Amino acid sequence: MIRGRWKLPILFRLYADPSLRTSQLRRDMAGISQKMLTQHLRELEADRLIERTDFGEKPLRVEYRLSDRGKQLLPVLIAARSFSLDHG
Amino acid sequence: MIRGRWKLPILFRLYADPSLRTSQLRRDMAGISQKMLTQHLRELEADRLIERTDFGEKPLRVEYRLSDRGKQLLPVLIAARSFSLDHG
DNA sequence: CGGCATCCTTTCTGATACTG
DNA sequence: CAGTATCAGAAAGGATGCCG
Repeated sequence: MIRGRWKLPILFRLYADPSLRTSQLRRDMAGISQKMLTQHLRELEADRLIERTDFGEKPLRVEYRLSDRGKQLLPVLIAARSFSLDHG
Repeated sequence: MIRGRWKLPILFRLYADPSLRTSQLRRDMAGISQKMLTQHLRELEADRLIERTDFGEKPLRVEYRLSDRGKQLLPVLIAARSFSLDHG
């Protein structure tokens, strides 16, 4: 579920900021391509780790946030990150 | 560090059994190729998550086990596995 | 038995162009 | 702004043959 170059960065980003627009995520993930951002967001959504809200406005406005399930997973990912930070 | 198709299976296997020979690992990882087994073992060793012992016998005998560092990491991986088992 | 080298296939990722 | 489609390259993985 968390396999993919940018999935952890996305999840951690949504953990730090409860709700983010697509463009904001794109800016924050320095180096990510439009394609991978969308693709990973779709997969995370399919795995119900994040939720997507389309406000149906113009100009377009879509926001993403962690789902309850995602929030359950985060502590584990944070522990993993701690390990990788402590060790090289 | 744990990226790679078989790294988690290998680590979990070495967690269940403190010390295993190459051939035993190979048998237990149904489907793994000789190449990936060796490659992943080398990488895990380079990351100091496992340790390798060459007994210098004939016929060849090499065993692998979790390092202290590996044992530190395992609880995190187990938590992750629990999550993936609970949810799909 | 444990491992290396080579070649080939699959999977993943990125660049670019285009849409409502 | 958010997203899709297509293509090309990189990376990961597997099959096979060979060695001490």
